[in-house]
Amino acid sequence: MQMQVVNSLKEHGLKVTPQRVTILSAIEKKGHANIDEIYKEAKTTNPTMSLATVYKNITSLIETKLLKEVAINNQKSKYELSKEPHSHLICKECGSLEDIDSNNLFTLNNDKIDFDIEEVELNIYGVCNKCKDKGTSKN
Amino acid sequence: MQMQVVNSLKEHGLKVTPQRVTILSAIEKKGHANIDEIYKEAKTTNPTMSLATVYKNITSLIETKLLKEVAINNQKSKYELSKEPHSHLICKECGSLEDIDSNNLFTLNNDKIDFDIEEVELNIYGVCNKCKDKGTSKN
DNA sequence: ATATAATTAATAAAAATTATTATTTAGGAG
DNA sequence: CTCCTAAATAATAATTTTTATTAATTATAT
Repeated sequence: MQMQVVNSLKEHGLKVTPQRVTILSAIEKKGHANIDEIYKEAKTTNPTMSLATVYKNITSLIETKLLKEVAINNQKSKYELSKEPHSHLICKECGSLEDIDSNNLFTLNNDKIDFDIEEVELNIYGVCNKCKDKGTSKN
Repeated sequence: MQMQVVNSLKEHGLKVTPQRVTILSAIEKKGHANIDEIYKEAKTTNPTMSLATVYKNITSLIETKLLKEVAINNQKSKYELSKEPHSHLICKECGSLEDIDSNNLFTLNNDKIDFDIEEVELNIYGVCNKCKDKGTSKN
């Protein structure tokens, strides 16, 4: 079994169920996925998995900070494993989402802000290279 | 009638219906609002307005760039009038969303990115002052 | 090995969104 | 100003998405 994932669950005080391991493995495999994609992927490993179980676990995995939601304009939210802070490139054509290192990408001047900052999220929307190439070749 | 809003609709090639004027005025008044808030606010002006009309118009107003969606973690999307680029402060406690000028807030180094950028969205999550004060005074 | 609280599958219920359709209306042509 | 037409609307049905319920199962601490 995915020892990485198992330990992660234990560390966060969650019971290690096959469903949770499957869900986390599915997300890890895909990088980012919405509920339906997670459910579909998880079913290949665990065919009896219920969609309600996916919903419930996504919620508790987010509460325990094991997962992060990525809300996206014009799409259903995607979910990713918690990892180093990073930014997102989101394609408006195909909906793909790609991580990009935040270092050297932007600098925040938060001195003046009177607000308890917990998270900073930078999302860049545009057209990915695949879709750009398709466009120019008139596909 | 809101001449501002009427002209805006005309400029974007949309028919000027009372429903659209009402919806845009509602959003303008609230600053940011989700579907239900828009519907509720709009009904005070136009009690026969249908929820389906709100949905349909939000879609076409976004397509014509008159509105912008703001997808938010753990909340339904909010909508705002298109305006100068800016960032958002989002309170995890009360869900409030506040605009903040992007100038002097962050600088983006997009030289290295191989991606057709159309929009850059910076969302800051945390605790707003109201909620912070409540917290310290143990309410 | 056992007890127990948590988790799960199955399903129902609720909430959110989209589609359908008959009627009304905005805006252009005459 | 009146008429025409395509677009928009209200009402509602249908669909999709999410949450709640419940009986059975299971992970883990003892």
